[in-house]
Formats: sequence, C-alpha cells, structure tokens
Amino acid sequence: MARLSFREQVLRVREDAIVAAVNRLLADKGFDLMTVDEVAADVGIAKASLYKHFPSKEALAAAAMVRLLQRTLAVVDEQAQVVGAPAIQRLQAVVRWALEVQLAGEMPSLPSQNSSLRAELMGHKEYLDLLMQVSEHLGAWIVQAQAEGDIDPGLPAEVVLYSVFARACDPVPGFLKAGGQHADAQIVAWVMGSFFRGLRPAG
Amino acid sequence: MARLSFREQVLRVREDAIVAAVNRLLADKGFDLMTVDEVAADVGIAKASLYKHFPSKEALAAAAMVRLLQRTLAVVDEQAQVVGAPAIQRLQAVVRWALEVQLAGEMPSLPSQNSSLRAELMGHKEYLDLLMQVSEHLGAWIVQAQAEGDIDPGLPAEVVLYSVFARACDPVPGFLKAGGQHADAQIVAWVMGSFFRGLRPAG
DNA sequence: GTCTATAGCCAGATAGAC
DNA sequence: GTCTATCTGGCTATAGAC
Repeated sequence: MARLSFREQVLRVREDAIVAAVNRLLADKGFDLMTVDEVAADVGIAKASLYKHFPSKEALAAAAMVRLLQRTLAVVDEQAQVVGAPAIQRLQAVVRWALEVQLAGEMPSLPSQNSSLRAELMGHKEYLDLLMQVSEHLGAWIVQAQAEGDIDPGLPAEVVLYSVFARACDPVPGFLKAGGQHADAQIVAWVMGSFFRGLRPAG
Repeated sequence: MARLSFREQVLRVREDAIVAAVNRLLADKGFDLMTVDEVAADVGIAKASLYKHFPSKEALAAAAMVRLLQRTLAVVDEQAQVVGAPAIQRLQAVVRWALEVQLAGEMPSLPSQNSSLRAELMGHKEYLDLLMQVSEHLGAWIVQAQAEGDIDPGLPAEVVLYSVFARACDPVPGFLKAGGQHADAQIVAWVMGSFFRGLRPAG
C-alpha cells in the first residue's frame, strides 16, 4: 500500500464520510426515498460537491454496497482463520453478524427491482468481485457443513446460499424490534435458531 | 347483499380491473417504480379517470392490499372448514398458497419504509380489519400447533406469525425461479420444508 | 473541490370541457 | 365519469464563479 499524500488522505476521509452517510440513509429509507440532497446535507457539503466524487446516485449506492461487502468479507476472513471449527459454526457467525448489523439499523437495503441500479451494480467490477469472493467462501462452508451432517445434503448448496443472503434483508427481526418487547440478543437467537434448524437433515 | 344497479355493476367491474392492474404492477415493479400513468394505460383509461375512483396513488396500493387480504382470508376460511386436520397442516396450506402466488408473479410488494404509504394503510379501516382477521386465524392455529407438538412452544406465537407473513415476501423463491433451473413445485417444497422444519421443537 | 443557482425532467395530481 | 391539457413540486444533474 503506497503512502498517500495529505491531499489524498483528506479526499479519502471525505469519501468515507459520504459512503457512511449513504449507508445510513439506505438503511433508513431505502434507495428510492433517499435523496442526494439529504446525503449532501448529512455530510455537510453542497450537492454539487458530491457529484465531484460520485457521478450519480446509483454510484453512491454501489459504493455503499461495496463497503458492506468489504465488511462482510472481513468477517468471513476472520472466521476462516478460526482453527478447528465446524463449517456450520463459521456460517452461524456470519449470519449472526449480519443480523446484528441489521438490528443496529446499518444494513443498507436496495430494491431488487430498480433497473438503473441493477445495471450500475452489474457493471461494477469491484462489487461483483467482492460478491463472488463472499459467495465462494460461504458456498464452500455450506458444502462442508453438508458433509459434516449439519446441513441437509439433499438441499442444493445454491438454495442454502440464497437463504443465507436473504437473512440480511429478513423483515422479521425488524418487526420484532419495532414491537419493543424483546432484546436484540433474544431476537437474534430466535431467528438464528429457527433458520439453522430448518437447514438440518430431516429425521 | 343488495342488488346492484347496472350502473353500479359497471363501476364495480371497472374498479376491479383497476385494482387487478395495480396488483400486477405492484408485483412486477413495486410501489415506487409503479407510475399512475402505467396503471391508467394498463386499464385503458385516462389518468384523470383513475383519480375519480381512487384519490391517490397510495389509495390504489391500499386497494390492492385489501384485495390480497381478501383472497388470503378466503384461503384461510377454506382451510378452517377442513375437518380433523392438525393445525400445522392448515398453516402449511396457507403458506403454500402464498408461495405459489408469489412464484406466479402476483404477489404485490410494498416497501416497508415508505411513510406516506404506511400512513394510508394505518388509516384504512378495511385493510386493518382484514389484517386482524387473518392474524387471529393464523395465531390460533400457531398456538394449536404448539400444543400438538408441531411447533416449538418456546417460540412466541408472535415470532411465528411474523415469520409466516414474511414468507409472502421471501426473496429466495424468486431468486431460484430466476435461475431457471428448478420447477416451481420443487422450489415450494424446499422453502416449505426448511421453514417448517425450523419451527419444530428442538431435539 | 467547493459553493450558489438553475436547468431539465418526470410523475402525481387537477381544471374544465363534454 | 371520461377525456385532453396543464399545473406543480421535487428530484437528479450541471453551469459557472471562486
């Protein structure tokens, strides 16, 4: 990693602040309801300045997703270095982390339908690359957990992988939290418990 | 039910057509990307005419949700009349139906975040009434299934109820269908299997 | 790179004739 | 109740000075 000049560091810090604000707003209101004006106001700079850093609203969202995947990959790497743990335990750690991020209101949510956004993401090399890396790690653990008897081998790994990703946008934790009756840890325990029990071999 | 005049019948048919179009578009693109112009074009009337039937875009969406809940309640009532079936079986039938509707591309999806829409729904008596009726039926079956040993009694009924509702907007079936590798019936079987296995008592 | 000011557009909602 | 034509507001994006 090359040393960065002072100028570049300032730039980097500002862009981090922008992406953090976008992440927060995406988690809060979603892509369509998030306005670029809000992002600018949140960061404390003019809207036109934002457009010097990112060429479009879609690019802002893509940057937030890249940041999320980077954080995810860090968690995955951390789990990969735990020695001697069964694969199911590594998977559980990642899902637990995702649920905690979601309950903390820091999980950016994108509409699965917006086409301009999909186009941007599908053309975003870094995003696709990170998504692939995460998928490959998780996929390997899923196959391993099937071999170890913790996940039903009759379930295609693809189905399990999609289900794992889907935990990141599961509306159930949010509903339960909104009810205000239960502690976050309890909610996480319920969701994790029923999810992983559902993946178990039948019988 | 009073006889309707011819005029009223025509009105009713037209409004049914409008709500059906809204349902289709909501399933296809979601609330934010659906435009009132599209709805009008789809029905084949002018946009201004739409506004004679429904006062706002939010009201259109609410009408579609009411229609969905009416269909749901019909399925629930049908299951309620099956004699001698365990409660878990009735729940499974309802979830199966919801998954099939979703795979057929007929499940309207609303953003859980849009505040103007939430306000409209929370003020919509018929919507709330239907939602309550469906919830009460399902809630009773959940408690019964717990007593019958098919659902973990340690799981609050509320958690189970939310999880059931969440199956209606589960992204996993859609992803699997988009992959094109699997038949709808197979997808439904996988999702149903892992979901209900996850609710089972541990051990 | 930052700002103020504004262009351009699109979508929800309405006016008013018939 | 239906239409055509239009209004209105808000949002993305940009121009141009500093």
